[in-house]
Amino acid sequence: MSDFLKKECDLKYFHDNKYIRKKCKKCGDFYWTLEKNSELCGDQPCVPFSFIEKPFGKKPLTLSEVRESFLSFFEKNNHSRLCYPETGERCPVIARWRSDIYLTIASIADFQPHVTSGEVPPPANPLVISQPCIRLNDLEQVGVSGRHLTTFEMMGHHAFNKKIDEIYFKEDTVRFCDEYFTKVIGIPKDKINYKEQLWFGGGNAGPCLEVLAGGLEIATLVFMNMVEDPEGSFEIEDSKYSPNPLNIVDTGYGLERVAWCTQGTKTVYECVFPEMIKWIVKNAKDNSDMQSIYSLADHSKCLSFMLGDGIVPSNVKAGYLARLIIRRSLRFLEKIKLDASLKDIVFMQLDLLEKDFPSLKKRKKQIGEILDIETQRYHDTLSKGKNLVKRIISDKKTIDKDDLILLYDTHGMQPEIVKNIAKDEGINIEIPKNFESMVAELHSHETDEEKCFEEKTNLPLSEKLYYKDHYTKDFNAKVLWVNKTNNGFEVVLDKTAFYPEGGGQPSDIGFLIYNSKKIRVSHVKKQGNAIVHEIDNRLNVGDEVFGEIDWEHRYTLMRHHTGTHVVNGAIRKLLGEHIWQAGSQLALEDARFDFAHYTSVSDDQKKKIEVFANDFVKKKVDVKKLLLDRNTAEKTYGFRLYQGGVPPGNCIRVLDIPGIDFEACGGTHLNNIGEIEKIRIIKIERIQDGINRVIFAAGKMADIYQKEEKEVYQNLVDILKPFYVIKESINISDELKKVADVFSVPIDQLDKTLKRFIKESKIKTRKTVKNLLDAADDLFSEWKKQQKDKKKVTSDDINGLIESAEKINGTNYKIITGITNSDATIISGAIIKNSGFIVHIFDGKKLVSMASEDVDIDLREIVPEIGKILGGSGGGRQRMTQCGGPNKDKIDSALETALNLTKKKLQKN
RNA sequence: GGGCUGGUAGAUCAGCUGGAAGAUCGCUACCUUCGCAAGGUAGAGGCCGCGGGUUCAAAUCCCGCCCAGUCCA
Repeated sequence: MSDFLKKECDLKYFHDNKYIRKKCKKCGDFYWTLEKNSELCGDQPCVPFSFIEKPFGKKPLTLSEVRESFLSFFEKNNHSRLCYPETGERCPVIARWRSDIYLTIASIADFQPHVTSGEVPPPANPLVISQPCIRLNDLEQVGVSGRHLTTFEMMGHHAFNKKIDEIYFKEDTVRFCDEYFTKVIGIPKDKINYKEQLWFGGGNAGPCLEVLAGGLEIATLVFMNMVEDPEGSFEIEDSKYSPNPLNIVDTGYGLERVAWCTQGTKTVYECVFPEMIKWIVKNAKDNSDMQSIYSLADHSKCLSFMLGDGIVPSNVKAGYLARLIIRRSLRFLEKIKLDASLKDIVFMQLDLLEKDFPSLKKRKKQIGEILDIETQRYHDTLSKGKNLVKRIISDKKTIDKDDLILLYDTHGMQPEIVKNIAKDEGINIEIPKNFESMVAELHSHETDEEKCFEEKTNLPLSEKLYYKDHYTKDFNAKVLWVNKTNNGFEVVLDKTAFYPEGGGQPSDIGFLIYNSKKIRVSHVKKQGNAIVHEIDNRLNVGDEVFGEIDWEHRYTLMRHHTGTHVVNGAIRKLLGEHIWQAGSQLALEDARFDFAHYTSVSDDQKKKIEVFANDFVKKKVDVKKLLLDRNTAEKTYGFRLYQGGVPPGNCIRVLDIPGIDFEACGGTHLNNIGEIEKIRIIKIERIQDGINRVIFAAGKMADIYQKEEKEVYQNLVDILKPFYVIKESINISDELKKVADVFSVPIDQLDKTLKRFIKESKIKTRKTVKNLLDAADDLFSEWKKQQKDKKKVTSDDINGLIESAEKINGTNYKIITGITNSDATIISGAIIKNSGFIVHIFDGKKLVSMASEDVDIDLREIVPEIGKILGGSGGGRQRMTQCGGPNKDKIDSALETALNLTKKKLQKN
């Protein structure tokens, strides 16, 4: 391997400039240096930092100054800056254009995977960027090590060479780097070493040079020139690589590190967040804990980017990472006793960042709301957990490691917090050293996701008529390929208007007509890039067919699909720019659309969304269906394009409904949103923390839905008719929902529930009420009254029974057997408050037996026998038993048996 | 996406090895006081989240669903 690096890194530039190649005495790596006598590579831990309080450079530079110096230096050297809508000269910190990572972790990440794979040309070549990145892998080092940050900017100049080095490769990269550091920043040439390393990741590999100054790695110059290849001859960590003609210059300059070595502050934090740290130190009641102060300064910047770029906290995906940082920040806030909210601090960060990153502050309102909600939720969790900890302590007098794991995993209580609460209770607990691995162990049995491999097929491709004109209803085509399956046949045509299932849009159905014979197309799917029609009769290769899609079916789906984009626009208009699609699925009768939002959506908001959506529809806006190359699309629309997911390839279909919504979308759509006719929001539900689902129907389906709803409503009115005269109905769906809330059942169970409540409340009169809701409210309170009445027992009932008591010979005990209309347990309970009673009372449902406290009897010994007579069994406690069974007609015999058995029992004693 | 937990009075929760729905705080009235705090007495307030199953009997056991919380990727 060292031979490989020696060859790869043996640059003319080094020789021309009198660099010599040496081997580090400590780590054994090779490096290029101007210092003849040097023995160490210049990286940590081989050497300590030497720039602290003795900075390099012409003068101390701020972050903005370093950024601008870098961008303009490379711009002067023919590199292009990038510019996107919204974020400007950078990409968002949430990697919207990628499905393999959540956060942008490097400048090259902006161009993966499409550009680095060669599929998409680079947006400019060569180019320069300063990309804010978030890395959470060394989270516990942040604020502690003095150099770790969650959020940093990676400056990069990138060149993408299709044929080895037609733009530039190793020589020029090192020359640019050296010139930038020595001439622009002013680091002495002899203080910079270049260390040879091997780089690999994400299916690529290549040599790299680490640029070291003062013990700090200030840049890494990566030369990606190999690709993973099972046949390759070069092996790194069990993977094989072979040379790749696509040679990519991937450089990463640590903006904060460059600034730091020109300032020479004690830690990188003083250089990166000077104002923030000063403010926190001044305002914290406990300003001795610098690590927490550094962390808070760092985390608040991280949150500014995360939330400013549109992440919504959640228990899943990127949202979880945001919550993780929020929770950590709140803990730091508590630790240093800072009398400010996290919102205040993030708002200060937004102000500080506004000049360089103006887009972040545009979402200030939502960021504030999110932080308020999350702070509140954290405190709720904490106080609930506190009660739980106290309870465990009062139960067990200690907290063992299982409790700690339960408290953390299930209730979100950090072990340190538990320890503090326990300390207040006078209990000392140990946190196991391997706590984290214990939690990890708990999750280790989870099933791994099964990777689904895309079938590789060599099926012929078809011309997609449904894209040529989304309204193509029929067409002539030739059969190219046929396959027999268990249920029928599969065919591929030379061209087709049948849309294959995909992107949340179900497949088309219809017919293929051959020789005036109609062959049903039941489903159409994509197999690789081919479009396969599933049909129920045989066709042969070469057959000429006439295809006819079920237009009713397709048109409904188109209305729902275009409607989805309109609803998306309506939701964003009402709730804010952070609204982001999290999935969608169309169906014939309705469509659903999931979106990220930090609270649940109220009924009021739901109504407004429906109004907004229908206002849009009324505007009859033309729908633009564009086919753009990736770079143009991103430059024009920004990353909001990728709401519905990231499409493959360089050509992107964009659906632009001007002023309402735009999105990359491969579905079939209406030409004008007026064709939707109307949109009815059926419901909006919270399907997950941070994600809501809207279900709606468009056009004719909205009518059908409305009709069905009316039927449900009418059915309920009919059920209530004998008891309630309902005068009016204003908003049927609203009333149905509220009525369902009254009885806390889903709407489709309302009929059954109303019948039950009517039966149980035994209403006798007929009332006139305003609307269905009033009827429901009245019914419910009648029912409640009835329930209460059941429990009320008149003294007459009791006295009557007491009078019928029979004295047991030879004792002072009195026995009662009888039947009541009230609740037997309540009657019996009232009677046995007097001393010396044994009762057996039946109330139509159950036979209750009880004895006063002074009666020495165990009723459990006789109750099964009584129950047996009724065809069942019984049991209970010593002086309180119940029994029953299906044979209610044998109650007299059961009561008699009870009487006799009780007598026998007591007389014997 | 996966795991775990919870849903009982206005609030915090107990009860959950099936057998009369409870505690504490809060609330209302009265007593005590010049008044308040405090104390005393009495009382109101529960579809035990929803639906189904097992059982003579379900808040409790089993199966769905809904809602909330939490951890992990």
